[in-house]
Amino acid sequence: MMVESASETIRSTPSAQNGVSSLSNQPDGGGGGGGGGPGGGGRDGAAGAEANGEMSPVELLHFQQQQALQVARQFLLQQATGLSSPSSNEGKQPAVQVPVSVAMMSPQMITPQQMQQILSPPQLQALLQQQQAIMLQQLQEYYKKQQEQLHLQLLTQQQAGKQQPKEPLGNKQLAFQQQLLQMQQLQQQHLLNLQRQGLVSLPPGQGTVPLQTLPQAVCPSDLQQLWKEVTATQPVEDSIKQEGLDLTTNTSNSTSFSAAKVSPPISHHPLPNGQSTMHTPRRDSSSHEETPGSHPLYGHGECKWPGCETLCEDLGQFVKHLNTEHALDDRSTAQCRVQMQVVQQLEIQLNLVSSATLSKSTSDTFPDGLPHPPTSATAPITPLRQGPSVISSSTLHNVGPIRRRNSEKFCTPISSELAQNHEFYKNADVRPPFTYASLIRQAILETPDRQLTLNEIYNWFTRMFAYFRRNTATWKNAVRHNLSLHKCFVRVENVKGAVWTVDEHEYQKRRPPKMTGSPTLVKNMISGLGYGALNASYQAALAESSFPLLNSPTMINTSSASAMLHVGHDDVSSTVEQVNSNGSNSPRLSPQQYSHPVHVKEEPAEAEDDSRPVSLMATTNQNVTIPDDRDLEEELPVEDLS
DNA sequence: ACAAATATAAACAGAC
DNA sequence: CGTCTGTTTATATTTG
Repeated sequence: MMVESASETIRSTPSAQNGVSSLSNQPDGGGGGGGGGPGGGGRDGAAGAEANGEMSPVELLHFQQQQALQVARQFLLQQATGLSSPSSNEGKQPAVQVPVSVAMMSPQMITPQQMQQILSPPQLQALLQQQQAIMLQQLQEYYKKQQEQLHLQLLTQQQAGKQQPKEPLGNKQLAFQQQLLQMQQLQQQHLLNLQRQGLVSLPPGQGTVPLQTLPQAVCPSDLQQLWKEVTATQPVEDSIKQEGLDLTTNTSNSTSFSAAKVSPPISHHPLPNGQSTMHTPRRDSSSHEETPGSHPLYGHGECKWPGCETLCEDLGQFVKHLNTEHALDDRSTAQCRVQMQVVQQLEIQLNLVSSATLSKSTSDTFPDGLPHPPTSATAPITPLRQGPSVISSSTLHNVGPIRRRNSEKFCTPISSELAQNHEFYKNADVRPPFTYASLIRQAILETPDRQLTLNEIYNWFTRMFAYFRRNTATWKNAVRHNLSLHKCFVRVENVKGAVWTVDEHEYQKRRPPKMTGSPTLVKNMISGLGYGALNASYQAALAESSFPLLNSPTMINTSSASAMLHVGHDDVSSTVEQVNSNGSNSPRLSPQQYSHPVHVKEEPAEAEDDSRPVSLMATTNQNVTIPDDRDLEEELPVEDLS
């Protein structure tokens, strides 16, 4: 049958495009191959400069506490930079080097690229986790001491009949939160920059979502006030942020996340390629408003990038420095990622501290009926709402500029990733970082019968991913293509038509063996990094001590956390999804379970909606308004093509 | 450089 | 005849 088309080797790969993959959002329409160069590589350049966001007033105000915290802060910064900026050498900028990072990494550090390449997201995260484990410990110790002192103070003061006890605590917390704020700011800025460069393809409202949560988690009213101050002085990006970042309003609204983008995702896309067009116009207009002479990362004549205290005489110099030193490349992205993690941990830590302190106090007959907004109100009870916080971690690699769909090779298994960000993908017009094959499989496996008709698969796609509500012709074709192409998808005839099933065995087979680097290499790297000391013990400590403490929806993190801990393992096999709740996480053990001739559903018709992935929703707050796919389908004027 | 996996586009065939 | 399903082929990209 068929003549072997010798085309396979004929490929005429144009020299590698170093740039962003055209994949990210290539509008369909286009004729076949030609794709060649997407053309406008469009690096929007200009690392936008925002108006400044000094925190000095507050700093001054809490100077004393600040000093005390300085130690902790220093530590934090070092932690953060130590990890992230091993990227900096590479001989790019010799002179203007980040002192801290240089000092910290120069020794046996590997090159940044290596770091990036060798460490896949989960691994990177694992590293982070390790770091943070340590950090946490130290912080905990530190805070323990602080708390003890506070406690003593409290008692003393109480006995003295004074009603001031909350002062020191409040201030300390505030100061601490300041650190968070700073980091958050940096993250935001960075993300925004990424967005502007098109590296991050987050839909309008979404871009800020992950960040939005951070402040939320730490949202004492004082903080909000503080935040106001900070953001108020940051007009430039404000317009953009405002959309999703209005933490001053719905901070305690547990649905704030979904609320941010409940709006019909499609409406945002007048153009097939809505994303790039989204940001540009705004940027242009706003970038002019930048207050000359100020920048959120520039203050007191030095760069405020975490860990970087390079002195810059003027803004111009600073900007230069910013562009060279903190350019928006993979490195800084990773850095951002790191910071995200750090902040997350800090939040957690903060919450812990808060609640701990609170409970301590409570045992003391409640220090004061305190309005104590800081702790009691939002923090401890609903520390981090699931939505964004979760997203923040996984979204980040999703956000990762160039990387392709991960198809579970490196990142969290699709099921858990999906479980975590279910809401996100559902509403955000972001391309899910999974291959069609894995998505299809997921769709099918989510069904009780483990079988779906083509149309049902379509529906699942549209239901689960906002992204697939557009360009239907394209991805549907792809879905069909994948169904026929991969042996793992088996078509089963039915009276009423045909359904598709998954041959799990084939599916597993299909996946590439292992990471080329081999786990060993990675291990060595990790231990060679100087983080070595912390090992399984830390991971364990982290997993068991840190996370479980937050018995909150956020706990879903655990899944990803555990996934991260796989680092050194033989990834792939361990990555195998714990298919839904029924925990059939041993692929090889019972392949038949799937490959088994699935008993064909008699009535493939209707009711595919009920196949709602319970396990996926488990952690999601239930105000899910599942749009009727069919309606959706029809409502959408198959814009594209034509 | 090469191969494998993946994404996209499209031609085509059969069923309805 | 048009649409939906499936199958195939071709090509581009990314990644190990």
